[in-house]
Amino acid sequence: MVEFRSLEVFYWVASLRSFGRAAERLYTTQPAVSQRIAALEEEFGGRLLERSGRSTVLTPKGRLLLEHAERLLRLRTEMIQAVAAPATVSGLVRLGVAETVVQTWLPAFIERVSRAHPAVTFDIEVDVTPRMRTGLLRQELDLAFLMGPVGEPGFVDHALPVFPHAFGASPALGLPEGRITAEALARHALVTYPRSTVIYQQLQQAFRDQGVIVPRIHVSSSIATIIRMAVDGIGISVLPADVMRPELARGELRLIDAEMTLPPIRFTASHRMAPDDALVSMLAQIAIEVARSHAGTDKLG
Amino acid sequence: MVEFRSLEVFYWVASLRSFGRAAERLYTTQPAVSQRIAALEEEFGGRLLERSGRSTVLTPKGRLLLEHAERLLRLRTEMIQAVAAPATVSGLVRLGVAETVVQTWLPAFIERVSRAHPAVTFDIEVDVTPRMRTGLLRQELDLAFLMGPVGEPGFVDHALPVFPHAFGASPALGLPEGRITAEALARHALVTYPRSTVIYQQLQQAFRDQGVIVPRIHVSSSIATIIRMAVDGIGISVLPADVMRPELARGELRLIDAEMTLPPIRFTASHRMAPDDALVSMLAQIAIEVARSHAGTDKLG
DNA sequence: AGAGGTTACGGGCAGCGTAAGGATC
DNA sequence: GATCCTTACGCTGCCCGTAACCTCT
Repeated sequence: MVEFRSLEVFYWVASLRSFGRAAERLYTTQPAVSQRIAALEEEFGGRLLERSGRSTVLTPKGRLLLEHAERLLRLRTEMIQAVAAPATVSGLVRLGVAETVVQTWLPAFIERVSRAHPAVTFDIEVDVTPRMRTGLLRQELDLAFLMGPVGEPGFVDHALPVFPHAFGASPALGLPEGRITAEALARHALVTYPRSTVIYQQLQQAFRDQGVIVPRIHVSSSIATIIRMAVDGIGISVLPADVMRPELARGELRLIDAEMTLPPIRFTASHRMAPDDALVSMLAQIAIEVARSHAGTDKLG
Repeated sequence: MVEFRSLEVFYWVASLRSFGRAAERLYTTQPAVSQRIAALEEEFGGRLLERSGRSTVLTPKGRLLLEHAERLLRLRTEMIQAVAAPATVSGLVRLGVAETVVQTWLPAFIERVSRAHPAVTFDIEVDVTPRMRTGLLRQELDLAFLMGPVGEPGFVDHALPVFPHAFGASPALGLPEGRITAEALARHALVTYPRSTVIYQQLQQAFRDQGVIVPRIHVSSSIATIIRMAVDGIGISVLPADVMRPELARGELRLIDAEMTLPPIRFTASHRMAPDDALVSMLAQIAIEVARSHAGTDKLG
């Protein structure tokens, strides 16, 4: 009698233009998808999708149905969000996270979600932005906190509060108080994120812009390692101040008032636009709130 | 995962304030209804209905859900109407019909529905208006073509074209040509609908209003019998002209140009307001069209 | 005690997954 | 011949109906 499940299957087949990919997305098999579409076509008395060899494309009737299906799925999601007790919200979310986020507000995020929605579980991958982007596109990730928008049709990017960059140096380096010029900075090695990141690029560019020879730059995908290297005096860390908090507090690092500034790091919470998934957009919303309150209250003292 | 069926069950329990009556309405059993409501309450993590002895009443969460459920069910109905091929529309409709309708446009209605929606079947009861009204209220009828609006909350009344009354007399009565006064009319017996109908009442009233003694009035619930009596010269039939067509055409009856006029008969197509039932409101729409075109084209020649 | 809802339990069937079978490039 | 979808088929699990039980008035 036309159930939600069928509309959901139809929606994904229409969106992904493929029975097989829809099956993957829905964690089911191609025959199951075939069967549901066949049943829908029986129900509505006509073809909804034209399967001509390679491409699967909507018929006029299919386009008409898609409009209705999207609306119904969206309203069901709204209904669940409106009526369901938070504790009953459940699901496994495959989450991709940049390490900066891991080191800042991710614990607060996980904690808040676990408290509000105990039935939600996570499969967390810490990774670099390009790989997360691919993961989202391939539907191996449901949600990612990554740098910059994904900017693909069919995806939603929620801007998160920016992280300003800071330079952290061990007191052992003996840098003078007060504003430090680019030249003075460049006498030391720098330690920062991997070469594949925009931050690395921006850092190089900033020195070039100042007409200063670019210093040695060590990189690591592990923030803990970057910080450790800075503490050990191997170089000056270029990171959001937030992630250096404990070391700053303990006096193992101090912030440098550098002349040069770098653009802040912009993260987004990104996920596929899916009218049938209440959970992911809800989590994105929570992430925005958590990150915002982190940015607001968790300033350095 | 919250399916339409559950929302439908919930809607009817909420509307009828009873698990048992909802079960009846949905052609299922009370335990089945109980189970679905229990599952919904599990799903949404809280009570939706308060069962306190006699009365079943919505909780705040239940009221919230009801709004969403009604909207979703309505949109599903719209979707089915928009997308479904007419031939796939199916169902059994328990239809109550006034005899006047049987004698006029019901065949055209049935014919048109059968042609457009071959999978729809009817259970037709020809009956008088008060009994049909009760039938609708008791949910023993899904749709009725009866006199005057039902006028109950939760019901929809679609006005149908009016039937003007006419007086039909056998030529054997020897009534003069031209306008006939009430007195002249009252010299003959009249034959019309049963005493329980408003028509009978209006007929009596009309004579009283003219200050004329009320003639003998024969009544019958069978229009065929009324006509037969008029043809046989037993009296003058008081009926919509439409139902006397064949006899008028054959010259067995002729229309009297009577001085007195009677209010026309007003029919409505009435049914329960149900957001989950596309079929009945669709049929009501067809009835309006058929009746209208009957009134428009099927005039006497 | 009776009306109305819940709990218990057995059976039927829808819908899934596996596996084999077309069709189209 | 490779890629996609369909068809065939056995099986599981959901949901329904029957029946017994509980709980209010």
